[in-house]
Amino acid sequence: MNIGDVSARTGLPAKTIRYYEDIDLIKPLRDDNGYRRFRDQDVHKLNFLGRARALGFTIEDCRTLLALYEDETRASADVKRVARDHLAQIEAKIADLNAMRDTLSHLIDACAGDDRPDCPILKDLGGKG
Amino acid sequence: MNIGDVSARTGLPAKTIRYYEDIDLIKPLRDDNGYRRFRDQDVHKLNFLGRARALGFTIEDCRTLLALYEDETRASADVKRVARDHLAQIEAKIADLNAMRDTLSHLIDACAGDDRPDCPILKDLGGKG
DNA sequence: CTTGACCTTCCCGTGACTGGAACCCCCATT
DNA sequence: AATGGGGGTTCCAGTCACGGGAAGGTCAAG
Repeated sequence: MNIGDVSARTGLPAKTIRYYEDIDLIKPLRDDNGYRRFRDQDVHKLNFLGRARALGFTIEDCRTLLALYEDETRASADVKRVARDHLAQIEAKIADLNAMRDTLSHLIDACAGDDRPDCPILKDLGGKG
Repeated sequence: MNIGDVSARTGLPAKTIRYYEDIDLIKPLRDDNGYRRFRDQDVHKLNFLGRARALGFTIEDCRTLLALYEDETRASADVKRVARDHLAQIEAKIADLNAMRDTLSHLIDACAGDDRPDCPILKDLGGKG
């Protein structure tokens, strides 16, 4: 399979697939003409990576998870730790964003949004002054 | 005031302040020795920027907001539109993160987290296979 | 006169790609 | 044989909002 087929199958852009090879996440073979030749295992890994990335894992997490995936003697505790750490990051980010949303939506509610210059949003950003 | 004092007052790293000058958000004066000299208005702008950035506005949004802030004839509708667009982005991001969190926490709950290799997290990432 | 805390500019690195240029390969049609 | 089009390849630059660190100028204190 060439990169275009793999891209269609995995939903990953060809650019991304090349990038993943570049950083040694996958190691497709090469045809004589220099084209990458992907085996089923490569496609499988790419699907794995796509799902992990969709869950927000960093590339380095993905590398770790992929190694665990391929290691038949892994301990599920190691996987769980990676996932829990990541979950904590996500929850922290959600908390930050919720705080922003609350502040912002209050300000927006307070703003008339008409053609007059008076604006509580700018007032707040300017330091109530 | 030199950059160190301004940094202490605004809570912004000196690097950030220099960067903001670089991209023309602020225009401090210069002393004969080449040191930046900050006026009260510069500090005020930096505080504005710090608060806007803390609410997650992009630098370009900040540029827009600052221009509106300085324009006495602005319409509050323009400010409100910027804020509402940004709020929408935040809410989209929150929705994404919530979905990730839900999926992840289910997987984590299902994972024994012991020394055995069997792991629903990897099973899911690998495509249930 | 030296120390040490400031300040300056400049360049590289971050994460995870994306866009684009310049070029090669292969098949089909004119 | 030439051409066209749709693959593929590499490499370089850009994204966003800075942060790290080098190399060097400036200034007040001891």
